[in-house]
Parts: sequence; C-alpha cells; structure tokens
Amino acid sequence: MRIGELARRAGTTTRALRYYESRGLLPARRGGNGYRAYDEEDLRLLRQIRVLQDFGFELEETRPFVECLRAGHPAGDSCPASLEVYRAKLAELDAMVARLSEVREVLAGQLAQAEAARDALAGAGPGEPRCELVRTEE
Amino acid sequence: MRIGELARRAGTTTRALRYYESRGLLPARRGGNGYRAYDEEDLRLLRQIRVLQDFGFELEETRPFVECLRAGHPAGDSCPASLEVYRAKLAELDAMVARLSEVREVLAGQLAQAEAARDALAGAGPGEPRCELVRTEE
DNA sequence: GCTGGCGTTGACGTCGGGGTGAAGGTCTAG
DNA sequence: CTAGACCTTCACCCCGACGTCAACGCCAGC
Repeated sequence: MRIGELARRAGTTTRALRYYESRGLLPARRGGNGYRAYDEEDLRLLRQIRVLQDFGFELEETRPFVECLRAGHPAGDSCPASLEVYRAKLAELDAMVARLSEVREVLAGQLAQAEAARDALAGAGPGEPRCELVRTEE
Repeated sequence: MRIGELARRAGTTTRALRYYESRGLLPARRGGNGYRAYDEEDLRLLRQIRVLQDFGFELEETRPFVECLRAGHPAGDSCPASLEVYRAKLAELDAMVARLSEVREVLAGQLAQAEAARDALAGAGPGEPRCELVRTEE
C-alpha cells in the first residue's frame, strides 16, 4: 500500500504520514522507485496514533504505544511504558480539571454576587456588601 | 505616574502596558514630553485586567470589565456586558471540564483493563476479554 | 508521447495570544 | 555629563502539528 491509500484509509493526509516518519514514529519501507510502502500493520499503528491524538495525547506520547504494537504485543497499552503514559495523562487531566473547576466556582460566585448587587440596586437602597476581586500572590 | 512605575506597581512590564494601549485597552494620557501619564485609577484598571487574565480570560474578554470601571461603576462586573462574559466563560469552562472528564474516565478504564490483562497474564492463563480502543466517527 | 495523478524532497508558512527584543532616538534626574 | 527611563516601529518568539509550495520523478491509460 502506498502513502495515499494509507492516508485515505486512516482518514489522515499524506503530509501527516511523512511528518510522522520524519519524527521516527511511523517509518516506512521503500519500494525500488523510492515510494513508501505500508502494510496492514502500519494501518493499525496509525489508528493507534489517531485514537490517542483524539484523546489529547501529543505525538511524542503516542510513541510507547506504537512501539509496543510494533514489538508484537496484542495492544498498544500492553507495555509498562504505555501504562506510565496513561498514568501521567490521568494526573495531567486531573490537575486541569481541578484548576478549571476551581476557577469555575470562583467565577460562579462572582457572577452571583454581581447579579445580587444589581438586583439590590434595582430594588431598594444598598444591598449586600461586595467583595472585590483581588490578586492573591502565590 | 509614568509607565515604569505603573508596571512595577502592577507587577508587569512596560512592554505589556504599551501593548495594552496598542489594543486600546488601557490608553494613556500624554505629558508635554510625550511620556505616558497614568494615575491610580489606571492601576485599578490594570489590576482588573491581571485578575481576569489569571482566571484564563483573554485580553479581549477583559475589555467590558475595564470599560465598566472606567465608566465609573463600583466594580468591573457592575455592567451587563461583564456579566455576559462571566456567563460565556462559565459555559466554556463547563464544556471543557465535561470533555476532559469524559476523556479521563475512558483513560482510567483503559488503564484498569490493561493492568488487569497484565496481571491475568502474570498470574494464570487468559484473563478478561480486552476491548480494543477504536475510533468512533462523530 | 502526452497528460494526469500519484510520488519524492526541502524550505518555508500557518495558527493564536500575548507579548518580547532591538535599533535608534529623546528626555530627565542627580 | 551621563545613566537610565522614555519614545517609536518593526520584527520576532513560543508551541505543535501539520499545510503549502517548488521542482522534480514515476507510471498508467489513451
């Protein structure tokens, strides 16, 4: 299979495949004419890359999975290195979710206060005391 | 107060202040010598910008808050436009948290399965059936 | 044998946001 | 007088994951 077919079958582009090869992620055999030659196994590796990319993995992070498959293991995550990447990614996701959730709560509080202040003003006299947003040194 | 002092007091750089001015976010009066002249109110506006940036707001998104303060309102979020930005930001954060959490769960499941498969292999015979990760068209 | 469609390489562009850096000049504080 | 702060403009950076040429080779069908 040549590069165009593989790209089509994997739903990516020839440019991406050449890029992966340039990164050493998905090297290709070469035919006598210099054309890249791929097989079904490469399609599998490529699919592994794309799945992980969809999960937000960087290309480098997919490398252990790809190498694991290439080493003949049944799945990309059958190797310890892949599990380590899973764990690192989980920790990263947890940290992001925690940070975003915290900001979310602060913002929700600010919105509620601002709306209350507005309504109080619209209703009658001075309302609840407002707490101004202030930078906290970390 | 000149640009250097304001930058120092707000914990930012003169370059950033000139940049904000170029975006029309924090225009400065000019002295006879062409130097930018700022006052305490500008420091307040600047602090508002920095607080929101720390929350992940883009510069453009801080504009309603800054203009609200400049219009003489007690707080940056005393204006409807600011509240709208709060709401948009909350929706954005909720969407991000949802997406990340979903990925997190899938990944946690994959990790658990992969570890189980490894342990089963280490222990005895074939273990639980593995479900391979496959791209789902959206 | 010509056209069109594939393939090759390498160099450079893109995106986005929030700036930074350098050059070259002016102004001011001590 | 001189160091340092200020002025302007233009270019450049960061990051990853490609995209976009340019300029060429290879091959099938008509």
